[in-house]
Amino acid sequence: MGRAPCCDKDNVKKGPWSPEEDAKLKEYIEKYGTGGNWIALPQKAGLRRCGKSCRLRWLNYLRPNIKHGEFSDEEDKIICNLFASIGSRWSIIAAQLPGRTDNDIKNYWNTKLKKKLNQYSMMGIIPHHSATFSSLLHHQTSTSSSSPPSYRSSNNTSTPTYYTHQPRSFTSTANLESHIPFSPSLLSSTNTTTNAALQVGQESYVSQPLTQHYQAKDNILMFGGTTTEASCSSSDGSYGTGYSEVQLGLQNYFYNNGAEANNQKIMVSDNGLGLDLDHDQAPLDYGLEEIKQLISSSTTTSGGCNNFLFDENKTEEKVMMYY
DNA sequence: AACTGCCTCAACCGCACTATT
DNA sequence: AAATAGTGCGGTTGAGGCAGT
Repeated sequence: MGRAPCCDKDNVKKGPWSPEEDAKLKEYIEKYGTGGNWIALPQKAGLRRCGKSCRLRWLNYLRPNIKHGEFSDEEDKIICNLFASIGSRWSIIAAQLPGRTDNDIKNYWNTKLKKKLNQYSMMGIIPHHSATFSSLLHHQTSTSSSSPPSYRSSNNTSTPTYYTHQPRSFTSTANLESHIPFSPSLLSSTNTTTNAALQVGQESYVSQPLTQHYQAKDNILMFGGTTTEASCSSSDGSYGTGYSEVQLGLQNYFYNNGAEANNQKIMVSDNGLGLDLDHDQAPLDYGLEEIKQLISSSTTTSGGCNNFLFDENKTEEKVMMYY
């Protein structure tokens, strides 16, 4: 026996909301609030709607300060950046874009932004075969609810222990991405209040233990010094024109076998491991072989992934690991 | 004008998770 | 500890609008 439905399906109206319904809902919530109970709200407000439907309508359309219309370039960048790092976690992405809803961003990504990136790729601005591009465009979203995304798993026993590195101080504060504060605990725990909690600059995120890492998305582990550092920034902090434009959210992926981009060495081994070496802090110039060497000489952990620990003596900003 | 195909986006669905009893 | 209720999230759907023929 499954769980009881949240409302009497036969007695609720479905489909588009009428202006009258909108007005009723808005008036009621402005007057009484939600009362912390969406299920009971429609009846009290005199609406023949499911509570979930009311909630959705309020959050996505009626609540104050909702921003509709065109997304700015800046918003594009933030979305791409976050998508590359955490995947389709729209509510978290929405939390970084005031006035935008997760639904909005999801639709925007699926209908426009993805195509935009495709175009860039056609124009050769993004190497089509790059791991980054692939991850952005073909990020497999979990459709099977029977196997929930692993970032929700609160007791991931396969999560190995990692060492960490010296904290990094940012030399550029101009770019927002440098300061997007992902909290490891939030992203890896079962906490469902991430929207409310993930606010830029919120004090509670600073100074997390350096040993922390978080599972940003099914098959990616992300590391950072403090949580504000465990961001998805470009380590050179530059984007906006030319090549850097296409870096958008790509910075945390490593490709090109040592090819140079924006004065920054981006390197990757052939098994997908990579290092993002911050050129302004780490004058490292590793090639593929050296990376392999580094990997093989590092303390590694076991598990069903390409194991990797970075050299504690290095000052690289962060490391991502691909399963 | 009528038809067709494509696109957009509001809304729904089902599930995971938390809180409460 | 188990059952139930409520909430939030991400994926999917389909009605309506639009452009092209």
